[in-house]
Amino acid sequence: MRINTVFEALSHPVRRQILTLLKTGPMSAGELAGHFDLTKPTLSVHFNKLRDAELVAVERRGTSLIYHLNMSILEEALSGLLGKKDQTP
Amino acid sequence: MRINTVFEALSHPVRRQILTLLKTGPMSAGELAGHFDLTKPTLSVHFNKLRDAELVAVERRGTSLIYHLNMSILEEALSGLLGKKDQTP
DNA sequence: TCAATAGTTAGATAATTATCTAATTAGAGT
DNA sequence: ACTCTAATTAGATAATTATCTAACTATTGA
Repeated sequence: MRINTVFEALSHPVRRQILTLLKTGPMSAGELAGHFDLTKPTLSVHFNKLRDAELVAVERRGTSLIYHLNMSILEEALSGLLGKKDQTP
Repeated sequence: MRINTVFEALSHPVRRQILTLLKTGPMSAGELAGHFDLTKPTLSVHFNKLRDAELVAVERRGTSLIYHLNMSILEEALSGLLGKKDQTP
């Protein structure tokens, strides 16, 4: 887990809202994009950053890409910061 | 609590390490700066962002400024993201 | 195989963030 | 008042990040 990548991913409001949306269940890229006033390519970049951080996982179903939330990375990163372990990057 | 400001503050490795250093106890600006290969003005900017986010509090002692960690904001922000409440900015 | 749909990748530009040097403010001691 | 030390603010520049349009890839179904 690259702690730096995780917190960098969490720093953008759109990306945090994507995670919030995914808390209700998996969702396709297009469906997620529909919640924002941004173009699909822009959202695609955000998806990539979340995927790099392993905060989400992707699965293809037909022509759609379904994004799943990966809660555990979130918890790992946060407990790392709160806990005793040194988190120097 | 401005959730956006908090996560923005947490996004930079230097700022996260400042928080980690403060976990061992309060520390002056100069003492903190000694841990990094950056100029004092640069560190000062980082301190400001942490203070804006209320992740640290400052207290003056003589000519020194002593920084204290404010753990509770950290926990608030993180539980906000993990929990049920909508965190739309 | 052609067309339609879903999504991504490439490349350019605008906006934001990090960093430095130089100058300034604030307090303590002489 | 003067000087020293600690730290900040201002202003400029470099580096990074976000966003868009245009073009491309992949899958499905007629």
